[in-house]
Amino acid sequence: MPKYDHLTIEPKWQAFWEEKQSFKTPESLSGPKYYVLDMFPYPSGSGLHVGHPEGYTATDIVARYKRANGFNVLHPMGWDAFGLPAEQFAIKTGTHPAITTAQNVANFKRQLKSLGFSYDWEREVNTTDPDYYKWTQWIFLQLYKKGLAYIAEVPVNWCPALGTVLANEEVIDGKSERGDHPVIRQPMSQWVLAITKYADRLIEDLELVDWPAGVKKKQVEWIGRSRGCDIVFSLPGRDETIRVFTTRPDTLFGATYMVLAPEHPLVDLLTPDEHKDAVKAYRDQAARKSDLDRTEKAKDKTGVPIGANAINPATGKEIPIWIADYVLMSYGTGAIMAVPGHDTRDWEFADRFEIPIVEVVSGGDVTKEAYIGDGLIVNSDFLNGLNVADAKEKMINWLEERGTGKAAINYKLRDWLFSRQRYWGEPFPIRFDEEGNHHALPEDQLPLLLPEVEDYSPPQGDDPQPTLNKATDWVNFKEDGKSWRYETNTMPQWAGSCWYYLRYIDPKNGDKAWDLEKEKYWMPVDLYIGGAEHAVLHLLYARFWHKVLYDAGLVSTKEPFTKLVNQGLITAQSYRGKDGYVHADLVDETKPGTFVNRETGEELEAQIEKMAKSKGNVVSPDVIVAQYGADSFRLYEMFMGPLEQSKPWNTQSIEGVRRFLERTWRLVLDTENDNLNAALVDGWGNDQQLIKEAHKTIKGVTGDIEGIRFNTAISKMMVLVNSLTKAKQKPRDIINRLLILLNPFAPHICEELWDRLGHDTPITAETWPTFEEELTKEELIQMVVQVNGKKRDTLEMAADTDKDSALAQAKALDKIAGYLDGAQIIKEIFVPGRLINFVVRK
RNA sequence: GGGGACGUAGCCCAACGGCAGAGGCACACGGCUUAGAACCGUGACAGUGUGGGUUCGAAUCCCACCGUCCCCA
Repeated sequence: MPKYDHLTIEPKWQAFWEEKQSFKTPESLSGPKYYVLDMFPYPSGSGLHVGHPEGYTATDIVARYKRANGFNVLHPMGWDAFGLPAEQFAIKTGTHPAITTAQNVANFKRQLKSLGFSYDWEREVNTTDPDYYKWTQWIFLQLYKKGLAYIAEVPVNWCPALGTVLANEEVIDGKSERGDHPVIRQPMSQWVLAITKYADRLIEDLELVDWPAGVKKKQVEWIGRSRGCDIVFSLPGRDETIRVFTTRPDTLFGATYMVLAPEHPLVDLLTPDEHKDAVKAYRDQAARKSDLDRTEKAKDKTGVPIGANAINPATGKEIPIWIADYVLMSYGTGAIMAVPGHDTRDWEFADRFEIPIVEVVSGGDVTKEAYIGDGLIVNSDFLNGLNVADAKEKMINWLEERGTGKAAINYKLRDWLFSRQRYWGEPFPIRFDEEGNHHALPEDQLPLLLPEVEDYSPPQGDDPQPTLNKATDWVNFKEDGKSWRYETNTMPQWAGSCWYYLRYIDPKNGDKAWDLEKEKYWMPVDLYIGGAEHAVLHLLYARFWHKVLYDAGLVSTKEPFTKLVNQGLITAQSYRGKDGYVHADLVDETKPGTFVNRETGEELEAQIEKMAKSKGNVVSPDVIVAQYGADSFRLYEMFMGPLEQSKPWNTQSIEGVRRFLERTWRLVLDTENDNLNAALVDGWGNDQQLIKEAHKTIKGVTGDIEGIRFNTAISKMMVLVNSLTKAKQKPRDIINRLLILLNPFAPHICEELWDRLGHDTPITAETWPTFEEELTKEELIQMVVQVNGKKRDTLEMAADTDKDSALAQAKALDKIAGYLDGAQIIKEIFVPGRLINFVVRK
């Protein structure tokens, strides 16, 4: 094997690592530890694309680096395998989702293994495995017992034409994805988790973690905590009242109407007969819209008056009550006081329906648009002359004294709707008695297995029903002479991913979800890498469960993930013609920048986009690994640019890193005859410059890995390899160290060369090299000498030259002296090792 | 519609506020070669999207605009 042949080397070392269990997690629970985690994938039918391994390569580099630095490393992988695609495939073909899932997992695993990742596969988890979801059910019971899981009537996407409940992904613009039938929102009994009880802690504890500022911000905004006031509006001639939440109690005098959500329970009661038809028609119409259509997308506000009034507690006047779909039942109390002068949506509504608009904060022109800003309060009796902030306080006090309102905090975050009407999810460990009361399933009956069904689509009929209702033999059972019924909703896909990082710690424990001692050692996750698309939901849900477990004494840390990094998207050029996307394989570049469809000759528009099957721009790692090898692939993905940044894939550029590996290969081996390179010499050699460069490289690469700057780390190793290529003598002590540095990035070739160099133990067992600080510094440096910020000369001097001496030397330079002659020096700037700048005035 | 990230050479990207260049792709030339490939060597190419501001000094900090991508969906 004279030449670098990845097809031989890579499988050889993968088999070696597997046989030797090189990456088995140490059992020891003492000494420094490092837990480095990937967001585990959903094993789809189409396999990995080159975007997946970007994050996995990054974590693998860190894992291998930390092992070499003496850490006990936990670096696991698993499968988030419940989910819609397998179920939809099952509905179409009748194949059990477990079978599809097993096939997809096998394919993903093959692909991951082909890339040489150092996962401890003994710790693999699969959320669909009963041994795993047993504990997902168990954690649900912990929430249930603490009163954090409750049943509520919540609307589902109900498609009468299909007679089935649809997932959000199956609804597009209010129509079913299949068949394009109308979808309405119909209430159904469902489990809800009380995440809002943790809202404040989910905000506050973000201070404890090292996460991208953008992710923290998104979480805070998602939780949407706002301070304001609950106000009670009384109804003339009735005992009932309407409670609203507002962040602007200062504008109460300007509230000229009220709006209830169409679903609001008081609507039926308050609507007089002559308005009932109009109200019913409007409610039916609103049920067909998603929340998004009702709020964000709505251009024209709609609504109808219900024919009843409420009393504004500030003015004492009656104001009309409307229903309108821009008010959601799920936010606040499902009712608002409308202040058209100072709220944009209220203004648009009032403008359209000719409802009076009253200015109560000065500074704008409320006849033209709502004025949101600060200003002095007007037309508001005892608030007049105050600014907005003071008026808020005074109004809250006034309302509290009169018992018609109080300060309140509201969240945009809703409690977590935890039921799905699907087959392929965790069954709830809940049973109902004959009276319909729910009870926890005894823990010794876990796991509650998914029953077999004949087909996997939800039952069709006149009412929404979960799929498991079809499993009638399973649903109803007798125990101790009583009739029972299992819960037939299943849990959402988020459930399994809320705690998988804990199961990795103790994945085979049959008695407990995890051992507390092991948890204490390994937690928290030190580094968590995954896509930015999980910035809110997955991370928020997992943090919520973690806090519940923390309160129960089951985990030892408040937060699960100490440092979070989002890898950037790997994008690729896609091509679009008048009939849609054309697969990249069918496109020719006839001249630079001109792309044509090879078959039709049509000129195509090229753009760089996220990879997607539908866009025909997906690149599979299988092809790249076969052609260039896993090492080149890993190296290229890291060399493309900063990890967090999105970067365009360009297969041609892999050539560069491949050549780098081939040059590294030739440092060690003679490609003509398979002997070691004759230029190899023992020790460090006698080229002082080269020795210095080696020390600098060790320092630089180490710092770059610590800072997750893999692209510049690779560049530094390329520099060293280029120097070694030029050097007449190739010192083994330098090459050995180079290989250890390169090993986390390109482990197969390093293991092979290490072996060829005659080492008895594998490079994966080696210790990270150290460097001498003294040898990383240059003795002589080039100083730039500027006058008024313009470079006028350079000056070579010892690196440790002090300011006075350096300035004196600079002034003595002929060119500089010319500029200083007859001028007044206002300022002398000395940047050690960099430059000198004289600021002068003539 | 809202939010975020990013605009540096033909392309991907480097550059604690201090001489715009680490590395790579592509390109050109030279060496090696019967020739080509591979390999080795050499070198040409930008003043940092635009306009302001702060500073002795701005690719870097601030403001506005333009463009691209991503997220909310």
